[in-house]
Amino acid sequence: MARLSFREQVLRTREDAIVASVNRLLAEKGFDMMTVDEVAADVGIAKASLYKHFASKEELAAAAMIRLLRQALAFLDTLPADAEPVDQLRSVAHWTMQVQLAGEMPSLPAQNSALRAALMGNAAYLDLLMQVSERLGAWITAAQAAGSLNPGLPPEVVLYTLFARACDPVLGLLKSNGQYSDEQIIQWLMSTCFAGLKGP
Amino acid sequence: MARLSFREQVLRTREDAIVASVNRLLAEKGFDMMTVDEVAADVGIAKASLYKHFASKEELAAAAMIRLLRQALAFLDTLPADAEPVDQLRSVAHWTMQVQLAGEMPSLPAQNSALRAALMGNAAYLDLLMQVSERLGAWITAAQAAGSLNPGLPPEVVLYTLFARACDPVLGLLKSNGQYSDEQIIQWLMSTCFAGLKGP
DNA sequence: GTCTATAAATCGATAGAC
DNA sequence: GTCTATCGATTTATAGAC
Repeated sequence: MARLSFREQVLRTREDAIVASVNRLLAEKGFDMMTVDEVAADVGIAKASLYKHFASKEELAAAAMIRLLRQALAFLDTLPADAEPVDQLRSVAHWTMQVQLAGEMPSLPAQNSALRAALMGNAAYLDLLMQVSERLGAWITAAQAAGSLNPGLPPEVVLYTLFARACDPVLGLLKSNGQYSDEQIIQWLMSTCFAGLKGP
Repeated sequence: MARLSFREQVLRTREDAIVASVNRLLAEKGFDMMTVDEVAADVGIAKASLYKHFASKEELAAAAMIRLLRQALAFLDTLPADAEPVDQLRSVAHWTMQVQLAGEMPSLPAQNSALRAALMGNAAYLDLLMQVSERLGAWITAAQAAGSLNPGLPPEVVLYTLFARACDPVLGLLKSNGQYSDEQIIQWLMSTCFAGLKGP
């Protein structure tokens, strides 16, 4: 990465703070209930200043998703390359569930077409999503070949299921119940998820 | 049920039409993106007339959920009483997935606290939700005792999982893909769901 | 780039005539 | 109860001074 001038570093730091706030507010309230005023107040700057960095509310959400996907790729890079494919997938699922229980999983409604259009038109987002999908896809087909996952399922079904378990509402329901530890909740969902994907 | 006067029947029919519209719009756009203006336009009456029947947007959503829970209870009554408990649960899951793929599963965000407060203060909704939960709960514990479901899981975890699979985004993702039939999609999700709940 | 102030549009809810 | 018309509040986004 090219060296940045001091001014550019300050700018980058501020934008990081903005996106971190957006990420937390998206996890807490969801896209529709989050207002740009709240983001500006949370960062501590004026709303008009926000719009100098990001052109729309949808772009703010896209930036948060890009941040999340980057973190996911960084996590993938920490995994030992010689582990079993299904264990790599287990590690990823465990990480995503931890993120959600920590209240840091941004939640975007699938029904908002303006948001969907913005995401589908964001090259950086699509590129990262494809990178994550391809790395998971390779592990999925390898795990199916090894018999650790049901070979009868289209890899697509497995991939979508893993994405969906990352924002499974069951996690929040069990956590709000209050009588189980985060790790206990994760273990139950991990076992039911992967036992289901392995098949009978 | 007491006999209704003609005027009351007309009123009931109109309210049924309203709730049916709300149900469809909730499934299509979700609670936050659905506007009361749209509901009024879809039913073909003025917005002010809507508010003579339902006091708020939240009450409209609650009425749609009550309608869904009544339909669920009616479906439970059609099931043969002598079937295996796990098969009863399979039938329920199959029904909920059909409802969702038909575009008739209302989607309510978990983060909207005004909506949550309205639901938690709605006695009719809570009563129906408890009825459904108790009937499913009885089947869950029976299936666990029979070894058809993992006895190590708290019944609560199973119940929440079944509720969550009724609005699993994986269904919509696979359907929008377009190359699979509804029944094929349901079969994949049914098998992964119940294989996971049965355990290794 | 950051601010104050406000435009422009939308939405939930209501008043008042019939 | 249904309508037209509108209120009041909220929200996204921008203008213009500094």
